[in-house]
Amino acid sequence: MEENSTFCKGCSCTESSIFKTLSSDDLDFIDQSRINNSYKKGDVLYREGNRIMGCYCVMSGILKIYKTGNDGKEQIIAFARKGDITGYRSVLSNEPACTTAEVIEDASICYIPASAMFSFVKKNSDFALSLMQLTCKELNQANCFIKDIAQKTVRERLAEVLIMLDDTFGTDNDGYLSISLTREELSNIVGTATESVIRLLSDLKSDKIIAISGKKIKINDKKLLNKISNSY
Amino acid sequence: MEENSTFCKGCSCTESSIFKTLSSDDLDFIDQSRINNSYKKGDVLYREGNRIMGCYCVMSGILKIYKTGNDGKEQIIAFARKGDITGYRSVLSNEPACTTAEVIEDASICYIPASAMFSFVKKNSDFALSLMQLTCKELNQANCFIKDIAQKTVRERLAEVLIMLDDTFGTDNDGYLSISLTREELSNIVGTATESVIRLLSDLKSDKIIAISGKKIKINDKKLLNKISNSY
DNA sequence: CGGTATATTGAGTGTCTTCAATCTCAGTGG
DNA sequence: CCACTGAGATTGAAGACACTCAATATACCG
Repeated sequence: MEENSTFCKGCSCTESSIFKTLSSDDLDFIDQSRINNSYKKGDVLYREGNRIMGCYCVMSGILKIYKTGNDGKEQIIAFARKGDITGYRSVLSNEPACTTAEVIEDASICYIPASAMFSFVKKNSDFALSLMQLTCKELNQANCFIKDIAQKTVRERLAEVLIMLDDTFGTDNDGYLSISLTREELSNIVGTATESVIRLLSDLKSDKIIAISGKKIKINDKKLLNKISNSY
Repeated sequence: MEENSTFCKGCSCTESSIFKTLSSDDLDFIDQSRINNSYKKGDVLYREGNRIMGCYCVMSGILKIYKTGNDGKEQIIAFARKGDITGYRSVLSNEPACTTAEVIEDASICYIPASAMFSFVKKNSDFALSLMQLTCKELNQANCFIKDIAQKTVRERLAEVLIMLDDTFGTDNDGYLSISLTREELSNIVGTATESVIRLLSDLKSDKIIAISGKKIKINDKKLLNKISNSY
């Protein structure tokens, strides 16, 4: 990752993450306590129910954050990408992880011990406030999702998810969504059966609203997709 | 409310709420800045999208916290009762309210200005931490709910909600759930049509798992209900 | 004692799920 | 180079679950 310095101070994650409120000294402190590791697709950072002693800052790559249902079906709650922090909920509350974090695109991730997090919260109220605001933002997103999943049809939710993926991860040179998900993973975000996702994608394709090339999806008519998602 | 002092220090809410980490001086400060008001069923404390300049601490009564869907249908996200704080998310993030808070049982509620909240966060890291943990707890609950609503049947969710209502609000002398909700409100928690709730309640009644007397519901066999909810 | 809000019931329908079979494709080893 | 293998994608058929619409009943409020 050439663009990232080997120190937090120069790391591009620092500016975009909650750590932007930290002082130079604090960043030095993280540098001394953090551990950077590489992860491959399929690697699990932490699993629902397990205790973790620190949180993770993503430098590159993508994680899916999910809860597992009774029957083993995953429900994807969120993604984490460059600059995102995950695992902090369990650290702050000193509780077992309530989600599983799994790598879906090879990643470089810094581990930051709980002690450092607590130390910053204690001595830097701006940091505490940013962290709180981050949690509040996620809480709001979760609440929106509850409303959508409860009130919208699968078709509407799929459209919404496609737009979200476009907004969050962007597209490659050919206009295809940068993030690569299996149909099953898509269904685990939308909250439906894999076959339903396939059929609905196929419908959207027939209507020329999206294009599909193998696993890759391209949004042709975002405006129409947005209309289908019934957002406001 | 005889059991509550006219001061925060003696208020029974203080011990059970996040304010328990505040010093005696801080509590005096709240006393000077807070405003206590009475509200009637149907009153709206704040509405989704509106700006609020403070948060609310419930001394008595019950609020429903909900988001409104495109078609006007409410999705109830949470309830607030004695000792609960609401509105703090918008205050901390300085954003418009993302939910509506409406009284469903006559309430006595203290308004606490944003300035006081910020002041405490700044000077009391324990308070900041409690607030963070509260948010994290709500976030976890929201994520659980997302998984449930995405993966469980309406029947399972209804059973789960009934158990939640029992756990949260308890029962009256005859064993009926203390909280009184319309069928529509129930459906707005479960995330389904009102008629579905009615039919499923009727089924549960036939199976003797619950009893219904007008609007009141009594849980006869909580163990079985728990089994139906498919929780783990 | 109206009048309105809420609750209930029935019928019909559509969305979505489930199950099973088939297909595609990338990776592997002979 | 090609068959083999397994994971993922696709399609079809059948049926369950839940929703909508409409009519009616009941309860609650002033």
